Amino acid sequence: MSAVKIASWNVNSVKARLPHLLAFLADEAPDVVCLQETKCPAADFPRLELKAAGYTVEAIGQPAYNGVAILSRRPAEDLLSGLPGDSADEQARYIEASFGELRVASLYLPNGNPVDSDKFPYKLAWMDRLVRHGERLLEREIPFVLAGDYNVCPSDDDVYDPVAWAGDALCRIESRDRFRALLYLGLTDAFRIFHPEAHRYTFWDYQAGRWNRDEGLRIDHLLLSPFATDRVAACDIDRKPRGKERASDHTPIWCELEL
DNA sequence: ATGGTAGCCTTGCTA
Repeated sequence: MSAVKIASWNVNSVKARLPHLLAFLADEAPDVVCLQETKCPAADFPRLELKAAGYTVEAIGQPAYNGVAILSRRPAEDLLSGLPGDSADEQARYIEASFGELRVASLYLPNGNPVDSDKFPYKLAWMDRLVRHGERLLEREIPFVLAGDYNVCPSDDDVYDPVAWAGDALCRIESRDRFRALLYLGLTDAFRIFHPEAHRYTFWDYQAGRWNRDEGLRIDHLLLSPFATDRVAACDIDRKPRGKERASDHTPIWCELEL
């Protein structure tokens, strides 16, 4: 039995955030790190610097937008690139891999704004695909973690100003319904096992001094399968990286599994 | 106060 620390972080460009990412790896020594919004084609990923820090990289990407990766101390196995269910979807938003019996996904769920554009139905369809894929994963009866930027505030407790955000794609009932559908499958929001309190955030907008006012959103989540929930020992949000100069607008969330 | 900031194969788009 050993402890495995899994972190998820929307870095808003892996190249721009490389110094902070290397500091996070050195300070927190996570075993697996799921990154989102790498904004970096796989061929351009800063693998050498991460290898020097002790991590191997599995990444998919595209120029300027999206991009997800999994960093790990041990090599990834049985890689899945892209969320099943729509072979025409070319946005780099989902990667999944195994580490022994543990399976980990790094996902960047579509933002969905503005809600009167085609971006909102794309978000909802993507979530429907994630629910279906979650069902398939559960059939395997293994511990797994679906980690990433879900672009969903599960409840008003996860929003600094629920009234102002009520119509936003991150808070709309259609988005919350589908997030809840993931929970109804049997997945568990790891953060809420340990932290029932309201107004704990993972994202603060760059604008209007949101970080300094602690006006944020909880949109980065670790969803655990039942076998993973049985083994989770801790989960928390690490606010330190958000307070640095040239920070991402998101900060890491992590959990520890006793496997 | 109808703005503000950050990143990018930048002059607009996405968040």
